Amino acid sequence: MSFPSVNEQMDLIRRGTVEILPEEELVKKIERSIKKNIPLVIKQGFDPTAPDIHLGHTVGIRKLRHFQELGHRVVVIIGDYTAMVGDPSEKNSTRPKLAHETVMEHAQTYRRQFMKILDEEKTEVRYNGEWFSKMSFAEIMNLASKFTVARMLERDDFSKRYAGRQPISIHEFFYPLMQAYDSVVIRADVELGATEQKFNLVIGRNIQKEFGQEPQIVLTLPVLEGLDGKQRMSKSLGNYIGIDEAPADMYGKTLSIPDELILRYFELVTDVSGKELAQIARQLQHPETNPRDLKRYLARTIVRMYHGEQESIRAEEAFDRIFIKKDIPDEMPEVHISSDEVRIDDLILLTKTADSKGQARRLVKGGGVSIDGRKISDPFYMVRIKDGRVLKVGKRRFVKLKR
RNA sequence: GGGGAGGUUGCGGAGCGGUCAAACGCAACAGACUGUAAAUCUGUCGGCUGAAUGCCUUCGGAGGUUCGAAUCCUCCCCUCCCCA
Repeated sequence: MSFPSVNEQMDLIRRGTVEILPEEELVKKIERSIKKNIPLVIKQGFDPTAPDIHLGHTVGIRKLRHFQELGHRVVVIIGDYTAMVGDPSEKNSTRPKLAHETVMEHAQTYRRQFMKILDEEKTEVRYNGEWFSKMSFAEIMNLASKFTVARMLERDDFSKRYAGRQPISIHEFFYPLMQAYDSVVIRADVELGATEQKFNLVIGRNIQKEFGQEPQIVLTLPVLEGLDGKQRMSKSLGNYIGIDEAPADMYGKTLSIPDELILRYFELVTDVSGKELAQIARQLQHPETNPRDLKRYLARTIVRMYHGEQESIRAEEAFDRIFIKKDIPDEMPEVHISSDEVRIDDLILLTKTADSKGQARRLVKGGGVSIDGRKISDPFYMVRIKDGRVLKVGKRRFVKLKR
């Protein structure tokens, strides 16, 4: 096969990246790859600590996709072992160690979700337990001897925690070393990661040298802000859009991002061309533009990427119906109730639209509950159960009742 | 090994014998408003009971003192700091 020219490759590679360290070295690697007709090995690691991939992850995955389009070989490392250590990056406290079983379950889901974006044919998935589970203590000590405590403590979160008298376990020091060793094993030419990963990525270079290899190129990508517009998108903060989520949720969540993030989302998580991106930027500057319209377009675009054109249109229609016309969705879960009458608080509990009866009653008293569009404010109101009646709890929990 | 400070409800953090299901902030949830699931304002925020000066579970763990313990004592586990 033949590769695109160096310039073409660099153009695509540079799109949306924060840093390429060092860029000249990457150019050299690409030149050599073209000359010898050998693809580069592009690596990114993922810790399956939570089962869902969200848009934040896709920033990197989409970059991997770019490399695939350029003909390179992508190796995704699923950190089944590193996940058990827990990456301390951007955390001010020790992460819980996860059971290997849980991690492996998550890993399966990850793999499936990756392939929504990557070309399965050109993707190699490796679990780092493959080598770490076989390492002897002597080998581990050898790896550990190649780095110093002082250099470890240069890392921002370690130094902060150290200064803030927060615990740092020794095993956490192994995280960057393990990640680096992954690069050694697969002989990575390039490793991608979010900017906060820079430290770990750079250690990869050092450790590869220690093992007599040519160091990898470090390519950093921006960290995507979550729905709140401030903190990074992450599962644990609950401000994320998962790529497996239902169209309606994806659509609604996208609309809830702050307006300032519209362009950034277009740039980092969609396929719109550079040209269109520039046009969107101009429109956003224009006083006549209602940012809402662009945000709706963004929401449709995102839903379309993961669910197709049809679903994206339906999601928008459903959203308008529920939130603008205050109507009910056309599809909602049905719950069978086997008696004629049920008190509203019990009904809420039966339909699992609240977690406890106390909460159910509070919701009723607060005016958050309605039956067939009629607000119920008495927590002891008896509801006659008839096929097709609609219970609404809060803004977006709807249940259709069935006898 | 020695000395000191700590572990409180999702998080941060008060409380230090009854008035404590435990201040306050954040997050979350609901209501009003809105192009929006944003912002803002208001309310709620352990569970159960038709609701109250009621019952149950919760302040690292296990025992104990007391009419009564998040608060006092004993042992254990965990963390941070200083010294070695």
